[in-house]
Amino acid sequence: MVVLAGELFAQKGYRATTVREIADAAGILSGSLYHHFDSKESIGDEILSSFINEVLADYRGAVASASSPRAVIEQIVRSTSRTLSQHRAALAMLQNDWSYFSTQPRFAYLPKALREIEQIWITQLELGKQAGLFRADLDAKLTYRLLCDVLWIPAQWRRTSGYTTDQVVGGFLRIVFDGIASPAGRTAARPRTRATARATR
Amino acid sequence: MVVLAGELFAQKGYRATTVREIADAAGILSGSLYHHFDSKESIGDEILSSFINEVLADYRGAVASASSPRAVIEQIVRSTSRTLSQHRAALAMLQNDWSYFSTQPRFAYLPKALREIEQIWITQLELGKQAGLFRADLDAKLTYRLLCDVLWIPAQWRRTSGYTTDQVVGGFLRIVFDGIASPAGRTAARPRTRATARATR
Amino acid sequence: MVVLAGELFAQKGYRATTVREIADAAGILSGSLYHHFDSKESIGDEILSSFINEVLADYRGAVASASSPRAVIEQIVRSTSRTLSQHRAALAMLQNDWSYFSTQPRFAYLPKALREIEQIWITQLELGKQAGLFRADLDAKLTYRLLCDVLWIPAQWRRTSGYTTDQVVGGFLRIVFDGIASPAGRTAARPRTRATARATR
Amino acid sequence: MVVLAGELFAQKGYRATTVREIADAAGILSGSLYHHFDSKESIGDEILSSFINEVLADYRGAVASASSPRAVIEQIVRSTSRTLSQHRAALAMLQNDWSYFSTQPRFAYLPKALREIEQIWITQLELGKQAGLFRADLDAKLTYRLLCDVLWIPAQWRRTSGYTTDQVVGGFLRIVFDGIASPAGRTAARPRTRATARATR
DNA sequence: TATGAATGAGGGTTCATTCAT
DNA sequence: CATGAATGAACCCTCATTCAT
Repeated sequence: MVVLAGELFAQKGYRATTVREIADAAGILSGSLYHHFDSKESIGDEILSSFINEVLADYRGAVASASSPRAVIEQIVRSTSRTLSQHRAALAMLQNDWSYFSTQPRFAYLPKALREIEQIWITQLELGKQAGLFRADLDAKLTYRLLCDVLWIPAQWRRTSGYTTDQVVGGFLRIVFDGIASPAGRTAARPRTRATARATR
Repeated sequence: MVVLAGELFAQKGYRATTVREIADAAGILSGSLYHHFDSKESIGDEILSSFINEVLADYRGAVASASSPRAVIEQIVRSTSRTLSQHRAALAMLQNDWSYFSTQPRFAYLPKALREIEQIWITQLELGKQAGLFRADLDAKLTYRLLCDVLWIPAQWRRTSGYTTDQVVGGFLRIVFDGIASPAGRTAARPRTRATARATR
Repeated sequence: MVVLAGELFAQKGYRATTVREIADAAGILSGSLYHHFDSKESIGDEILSSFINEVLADYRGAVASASSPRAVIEQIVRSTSRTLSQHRAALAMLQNDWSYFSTQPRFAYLPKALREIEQIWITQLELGKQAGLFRADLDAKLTYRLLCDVLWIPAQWRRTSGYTTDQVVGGFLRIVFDGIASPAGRTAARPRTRATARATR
Repeated sequence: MVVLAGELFAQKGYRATTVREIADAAGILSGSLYHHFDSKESIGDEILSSFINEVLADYRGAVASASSPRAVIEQIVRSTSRTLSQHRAALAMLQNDWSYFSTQPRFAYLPKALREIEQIWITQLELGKQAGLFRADLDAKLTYRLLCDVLWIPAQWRRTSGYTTDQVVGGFLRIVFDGIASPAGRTAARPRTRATARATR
């Protein structure tokens, strides 16, 4: 039932999905749903909280176990990716209705969790810079902001099938670590324009 | 008035914003809105169509004028970035209520425009590969998918002010072209797992 | 201006026509209409009252001047027909929105006028029966009810052009006076069924 | 509930009746109506389509079973009259709000049905002329136009009760077949004006 | 548990009318 | 006289939720 609701939420958005549609999908009447759930909100809560808790566990686990900042980030991406693929509905809900959830008291734990996640990224990026693993001119917060949205995408890839999760994750890591420029293109591109040089310093 | 509505749409989402809220913000009654607009939909249309047309113009202009695939992409990012910052509301609307707009007849031009944009990216990435500018193992469609979502983010940066547009754009280009790894970190990262190696080769 | 409004009222119905449509047709804005009229109701009133007064004059004139009941009825039909053709809009309004006008205080004169008209018909039909001009078994009130609605129809004949007013009036008189059966059919039809015989006696 | 709505529609007109009035009459709130119906339109549709289908069946049945044109017309009038008296609300709706229904896509079947009905009348009148049953100078289309409006009236007779259906039907048939003039009155009426003579010959 | 009728607040929208300019 | 922005009440309809059966 939660799964059913989650699929509808993912397809049409949380707010755009009516309890009647959920009940229809379950083969019962809308009123009967309330023998199983207190409210539509509580269904959403069940889906989102179990998801976000797993993600947080992934992040905390990566930080606790991995050796270097780079390893932490790799592990975060890999383990989170597995979690995301198991919670496609939750992810789609967050993406489609974030403006709603982020302002509802009941879902206050979501912005909180995202803040913790951001902090982990920034910390690791900074550590990596200090260790000489990442470019010294990297702006940690900026980089996180640029990357985090990409990180939440893979679960929607069902639409663009033809890629395995491994391919998506691998491609992502390759791009963010090594960039898309070939060795030849990389040197040829220098010296960079002044604006870019300033911006990334 | 359109600006007012756009700001509300951006803040709370298009569907979640009521015409009464727009009217309140404008200091008039809800019925009075219809002296200025045919419908809520037409307000959204005005905001979104003017935005998407400018973006399309940016893309087409970049393709027409630039010399190499790398230059095209750079120009796309730079000019679009300016457009995005002038249409923050439109962008937020697309991100928050895409599941709605993408299914409404009146907004059918949106998916259409996105398809054109995708095609331009893929074409340029492929051309860059053939010219030896981009890594030969780059998967154009995958790369586009990964990047496009990042590309649409900067306009939300109002929330996280402290960065200039130049900084954001520069940072993005630096990452996608050169990656975040330093030359030292780049070699140190190997050997990778077999799955990743396959996916990125 | 009244004419313009009348045409719209006739086409789309009084209630279905908005003051904005009238203003559009007049080439001004809706607010400006109120420099010419107190209200939409007063436009309707002007159209309907002038019409109904002319009709009443026709009826009263026919009663005053004609010799026999048959002549009265013929004159009513003929003169009214001329009046109707000059007030097509008013007639269409009555037909389309009678349920509205008949309950509005401002238009209370309409049901009143119709009652006078009915009384004239019934009186003449009864007089004709007593004089041996009309069938003795004629039910005056029933006959009036059957005929009056037909009487109000011709003005809509613009739609079904191809007939002159004379043709319509002539056809109507021929039918109600002589029926549609030919002399042969008339005798062949007798004896009538018992139900019919009873009903018309 | 449909019956309730139908009565209100008949009394005040379809458009002039609000869903709140229907709900009030049913002793519930307006929103609760939508537990039973999709829309106000669908209530109207249910009332009108069941009516018009029965009428069409009457007409087709009369054509299929009756022997002569006169018998067909008699049967049409008799059977339709029964149908009309069972669908008073539908008839009143058509009369009051025809200008609305005739232009709404959902009710496109109404003009279509009326066209079929007209065709049946015209065909029968023409056949009757050829068979010598009806006057040779009868204009079929004109006659139909004159009669059809009368035909649709009886159902409103609730207002003017005191007549049985049989009386109304019998009276109507007597008039249209034999006219209202007595044999004496028929000859006395001549000579007619030239225009009328031309029109009815 | 399930039903299904009912709630009630709120959604977008219409429209005759007013009035300062 | 005309404008056009604004009114305000009413419109049809939606939907999460309740509750007697």
